[in-house]
Amino acid sequence: VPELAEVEYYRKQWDGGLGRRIDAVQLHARKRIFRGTDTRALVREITGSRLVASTARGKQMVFRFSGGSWLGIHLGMTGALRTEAAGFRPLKHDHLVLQQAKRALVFRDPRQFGRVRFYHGSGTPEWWSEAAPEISSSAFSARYVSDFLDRHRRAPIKAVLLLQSGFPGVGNWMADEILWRARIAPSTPSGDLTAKQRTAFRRATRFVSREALRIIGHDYADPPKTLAHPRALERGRCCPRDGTGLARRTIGGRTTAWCPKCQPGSAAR
DNA sequence: CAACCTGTTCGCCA
DNA sequence: ATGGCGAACAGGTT
Repeated sequence: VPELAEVEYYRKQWDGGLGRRIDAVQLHARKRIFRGTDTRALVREITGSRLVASTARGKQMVFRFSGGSWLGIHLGMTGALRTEAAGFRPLKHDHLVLQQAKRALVFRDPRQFGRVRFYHGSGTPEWWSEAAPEISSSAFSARYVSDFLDRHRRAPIKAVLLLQSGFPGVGNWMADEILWRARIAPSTPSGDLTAKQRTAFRRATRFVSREALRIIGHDYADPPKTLAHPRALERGRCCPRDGTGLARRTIGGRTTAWCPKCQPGSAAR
């Protein structure tokens, strides 16, 4: 489910627990979701602490607790956060539950491609501080973007757009939407983009991120009308601009849809 | 029943 | 050392 805007949507699902004490932590330490994480410390430190703040950056979320605890959550492919009534009994895929007096904060992830991290101490955990510059920030400059494209010059632009080290929060449909707006064929080697295309590319990236956050981040149930692809991507759809049937192929390891007419170029291979 | 899936991460190779 | 690619991960949905 998770891309930039959905992540922000899910982060807010725990807002009801802000400022409130965690009475108990329920988790299955052996689950893949906790790989590399000290779950004993997690349980020990978070139990009895208060949830004080949360932030989303790209596809990463962090929940901070009194006493210097940081809980990092990545939703992977099928992760979701929600709130249940107090005393909630976890179901099969509810891997982490924070019990409060008036509610339970639940993390569910059937496929377990997501991840739970934990840090306790002064300062900031490196998995949070080392994140790439956000697309909405001033650090996401024309120079920064262009340098990133050149560093991956041989890889198709679609694959590069999915690299979280450069475009935090961009997922499969956002990537297709961005390339459609910028009129760039997804198979184009990143280093081949002209100066004009780079400008259009960066502009579209910022626009799609902002629109997705503005609309989906606000109410996930209401798909963004200013964005074309979420609906066009469905099988059998046409380009909203010129009606051409969309092409589909796996690029960068993922299903990719594009308009062969307004995104011309090295679409052949 | 078989194919497909909104995402990382690892191993292999250039 | 860095970059690029394909497989693997695990279960639900179509």
